[in-house]
Amino acid sequence: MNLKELSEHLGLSPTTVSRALNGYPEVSERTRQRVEDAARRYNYSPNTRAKRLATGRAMSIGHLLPMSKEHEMVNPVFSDFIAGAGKRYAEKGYDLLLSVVRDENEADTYRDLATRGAVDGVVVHGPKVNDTRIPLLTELGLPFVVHGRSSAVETDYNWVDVNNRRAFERATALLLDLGHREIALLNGLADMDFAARRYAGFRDAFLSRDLEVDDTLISHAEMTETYGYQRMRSLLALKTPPTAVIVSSIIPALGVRRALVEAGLSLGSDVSVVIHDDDLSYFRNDGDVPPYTATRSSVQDAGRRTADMLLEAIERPDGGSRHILMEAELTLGQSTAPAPALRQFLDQG
Amino acid sequence: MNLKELSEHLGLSPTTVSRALNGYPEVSERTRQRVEDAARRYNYSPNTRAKRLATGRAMSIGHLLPMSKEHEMVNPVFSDFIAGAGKRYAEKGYDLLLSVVRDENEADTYRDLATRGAVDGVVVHGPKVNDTRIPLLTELGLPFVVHGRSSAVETDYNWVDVNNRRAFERATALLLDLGHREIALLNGLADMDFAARRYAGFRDAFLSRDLEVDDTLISHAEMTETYGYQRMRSLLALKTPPTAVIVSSIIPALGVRRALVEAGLSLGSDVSVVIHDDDLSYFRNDGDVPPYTATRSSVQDAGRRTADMLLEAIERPDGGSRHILMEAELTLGQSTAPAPALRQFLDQG
DNA sequence: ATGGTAACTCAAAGCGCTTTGGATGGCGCA
DNA sequence: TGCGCCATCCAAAGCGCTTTGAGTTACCAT
Repeated sequence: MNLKELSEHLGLSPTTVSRALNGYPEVSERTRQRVEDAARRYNYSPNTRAKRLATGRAMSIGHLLPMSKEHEMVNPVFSDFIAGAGKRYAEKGYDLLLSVVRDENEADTYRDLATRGAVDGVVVHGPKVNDTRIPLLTELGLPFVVHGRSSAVETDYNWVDVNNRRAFERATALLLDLGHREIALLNGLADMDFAARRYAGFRDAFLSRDLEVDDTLISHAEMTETYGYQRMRSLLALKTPPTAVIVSSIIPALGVRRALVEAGLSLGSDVSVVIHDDDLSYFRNDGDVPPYTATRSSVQDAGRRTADMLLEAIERPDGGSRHILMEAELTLGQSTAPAPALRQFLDQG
Repeated sequence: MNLKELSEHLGLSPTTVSRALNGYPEVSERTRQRVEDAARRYNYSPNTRAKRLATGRAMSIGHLLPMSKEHEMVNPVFSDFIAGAGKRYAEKGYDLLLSVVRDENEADTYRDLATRGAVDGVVVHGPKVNDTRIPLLTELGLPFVVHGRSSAVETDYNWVDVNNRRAFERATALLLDLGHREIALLNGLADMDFAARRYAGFRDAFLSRDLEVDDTLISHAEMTETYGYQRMRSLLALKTPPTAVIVSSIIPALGVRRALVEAGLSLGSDVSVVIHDDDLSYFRNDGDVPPYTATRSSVQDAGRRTADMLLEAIERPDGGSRHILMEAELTLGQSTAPAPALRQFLDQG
């Protein structure tokens, strides 16, 4: 059933039927009702392809899912983010176009999406410290929102980010307050913007207390379980192993726990662990007392907000740049305890 | 730059340019070269919307990401599957349309995609034992491939599945061979088809040795870390706790490990654990000796095959139903050991 | 010179919708 | 009665492509 056939059934012109269905005022309420009833009865809905050609809008948002070549890995955060954003798109009648793409082809894919007119806007995931996608998209004139920021990019652009610096400064400060001095940081890949900001927060916490940062305790890698495991093992093999560890995601933190257990150590009492928790749906870090002390920020929520921002930017392009900085909450769990030195002092108390 | 403009630049008609670009034989090789060069130079690529309207094909594949209402949870397997499938779509020039949808709206969304002509085919994720989407899609005439199967559906349809029954029968047999008799099964939700098949395999291993299955050791739930943790805790609280556990996914298995460690027990020597491992990219269960003994089958690979099958079904609709049954490999890791009774016997050697 | 064929190229219709720019009819009002 | 003004509705153009059906050359054989 297409528009023409429907209009013939109704004895109306396609024009009127189209207008009735799209809520234009030039059609009487009676006719509109009649049209809507018929549309429902004949199970009519306008052909997407034709509609989009006619209106010149793609009614689609693009997300690129970059696959790192080495690990064929997709960011575990991605699906929850998409879930949050996708709900919004559906509500507003937009489709979500997902492109799986090798890291190195990403720029071409953006170009292609733009010249093909396949999407009205895109979301940029996982920005680097100096991300070339931002100038590219600006040049292409394709509306976009970055999930995160890119510190080295000078121009203004839309973004939704977590205050990673502050979150990690607070986490580090907590550990310092608990008497820890040898604190390891298991960070994400060094060229990722979030990793740089987290490192900055970590460092600032030390510096603001006139303490020195031990860079040998800092590592950068893709956030797999194996990374956490192997890194924790080598940390434990040091002459003076750290008494506390900050981990950039719950996934390597699981590897950290595995290494600790294997070494006969226990989380919290032997080694304190603070994680950043994206509140992934299948890894809720909750319970009476959550297993991990964590800086927490829902990535599903970030997805929702990013989607809202992008749709708004598309519908009102003249609105200037938009920004949302979300604060992570620091929640105490079972994985942190005073450092040995402090505990001794307290016991003497 | 559109086709008309490009053809004017070249002094050719739109027809010829279109034919040259689409590889039709009616155009001379010299002209084709000239056209292709110009297209590249002017960065032209045909408008997707117009092309799709003209050809009557959506050149898109739909995936519905169903969100369970209770947990707002997305299946962690989803993103790896999509990554595998999406690569294939990109290679063949298809777009991937992702719809995030509440469980209860799924049927409507399929209807909508079909009548709008938004996709050429869809992939059905997470089939239930008796899945209503299969008759629905058949009725709608929308090509589809099911990732998994639906035991109670009588009609034939395309599917790509893992031999869950056999995998779990083998896993159970291994544990029985190791002398375990009290074996718990942490399965997925009971109405999921894969869960039913896994249970069947589990049971068959017992029955074929004339052993009885203890149904109180079997549980069904969404596969979160918390589920594994809580369930393992209550299993340990039984008068005779199981000496071995089979877990349907690596994620609840992490919770199982947490509960064991908390109880002062160790994986393998105290309680044996076998998992099903989807080979998720950020949870590679590998290393010299993988942490878990597992039935392993790559979900990224399943995604690739599903995509290939669907594209083929779309391009050759008369090819009959297609099926792929993948076998999981059973790989030994550190998490299994002889049951206490057997160990005693062996020690007496 | 004529006819036939192969090799190119093109004009125009059509995909299914939206939207512009009228046309029509009914009504109130002077 | 006639005018103007809404309220309704419609015909036709247009979105940017593909594809049908035909036309134009160039070339060879007769």
